Amino acid sequence: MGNDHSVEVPNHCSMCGNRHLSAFKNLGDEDLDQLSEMKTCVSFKKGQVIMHEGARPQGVYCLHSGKVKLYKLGAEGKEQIIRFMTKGDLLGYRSLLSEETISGSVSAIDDTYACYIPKSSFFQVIQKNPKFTLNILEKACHELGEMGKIITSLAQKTVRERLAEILLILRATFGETEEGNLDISLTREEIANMVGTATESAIRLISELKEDSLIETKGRKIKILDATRLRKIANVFD
Amino acid sequence: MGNDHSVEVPNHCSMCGNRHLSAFKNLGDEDLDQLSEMKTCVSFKKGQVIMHEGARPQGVYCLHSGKVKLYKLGAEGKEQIIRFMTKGDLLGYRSLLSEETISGSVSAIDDTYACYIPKSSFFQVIQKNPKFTLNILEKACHELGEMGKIITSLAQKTVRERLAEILLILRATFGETEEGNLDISLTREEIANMVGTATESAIRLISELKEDSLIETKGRKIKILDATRLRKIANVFD
DNA sequence: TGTGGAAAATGATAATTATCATATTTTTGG
DNA sequence: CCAAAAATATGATAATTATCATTTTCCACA
Repeated sequence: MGNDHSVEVPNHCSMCGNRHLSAFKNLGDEDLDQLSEMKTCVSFKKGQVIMHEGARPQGVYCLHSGKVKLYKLGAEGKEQIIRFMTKGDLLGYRSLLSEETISGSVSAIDDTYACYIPKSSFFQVIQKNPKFTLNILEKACHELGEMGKIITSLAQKTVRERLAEILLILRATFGETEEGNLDISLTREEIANMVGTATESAIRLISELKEDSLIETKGRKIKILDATRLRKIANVFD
Repeated sequence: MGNDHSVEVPNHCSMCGNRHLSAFKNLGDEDLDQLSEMKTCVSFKKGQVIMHEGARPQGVYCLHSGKVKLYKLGAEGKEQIIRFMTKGDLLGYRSLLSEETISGSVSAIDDTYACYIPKSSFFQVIQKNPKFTLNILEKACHELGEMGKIITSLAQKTVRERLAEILLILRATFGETEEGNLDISLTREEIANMVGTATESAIRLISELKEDSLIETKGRKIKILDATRLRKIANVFD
């Protein structure tokens, strides 16, 4: 087991446990049949680039398992991580629907399985099923709100506040392992690329949080010890 | 003339010169008739708040003329301007579609005329006309891309670079008056609230740009003298 | 058309953050 | 499991940006 894609990703969308998380949640059997016929299962190894900024995708990916990061390259070639995505999330639809090139690259930060749905099938489902379009729209609208929050943080908070905030966001997004560590493994550079700071600054501030016993780290494992105080530092109230 | 709303905003949507700019661009006559019956014309004076962050809107506004800013309040109560909107733009749909509270306040920076479309009519059009939904989705997807760019700028560029960038964006968005000034009047504080910096810092950097003859200012009037060098400072290549 | 209040400009200084250098630890791939 | 490479940690310093104080200018409105 585990060496066959059909184990990792069900062949038929109706069998997919993530369906209710995705934009495909309320499609009828007929639509699901059609989707299942057109989709192909794909896997990406940790570190592999799934989509390239500036390209024109020929389809969308529906993530089945694993974790990916969406990032843009800044002027000096530095990665800015915009968001993470995981099971149930749809990749590439933005570009197809706005008829623009891909606004950011996507790469796997864990081994990742996904279903690839070609452009034509994607648009067929959209045409046939207004509910699907509305699902996507709803997700896009939610994302717009999230990005507004990120913009406000970046513009107004200090690096220290943003770092604390992002540690909390990581926990809310990915949860914890049995040992209590954040269930995502990131390099300090990647953390810096989310926070929007220099890698050294992120490292230094992480060390400070450690000294103050707010967090504990061992290599890339990070454990949040005092979420309350962390929340205070982050200046978040919700 | 000018003292009657019917002069400022046509009574019937089919007569609206901005229709082709908006998400209503390819609606049929029947839909337009229905919309026209349900919409009401509203006007906002400069400075007036149109929507409040955290509220639940009961409809959407389609801007007919004037300019508005969308902003969020940060932890210290400081405004962060997320974007500007002008004729043809739809306000409030994000909240209705994601069933969340409004993610940011909107206020008029010029006298503004708009059509108000109640929630129920909005959803009726959505239900009846998949093309309309797709139009909105397309706009939302475009906006997601723009916000990704903003995030990357805020995270990676210096204040000086961002200021230069925003002056160029303002020109691209609002154009110039006959005298060559940016066709939008903003306080230094508002500029700072876009750039994501302290008001004094924005003022200081504007003064520097003046000294270097990149721009010229007289009160709130700003004229771009050397867009090429400004673009170089902003680190933009597209 | 003068005037009071707001906005803009500017200086001085403090705080934050970036950069560069180097040592140490961790991770990765054979 | 080990060695090389990559990542992390930390110090020293420079650059950027924020903050506070004060003066000058602008502008809305009586």
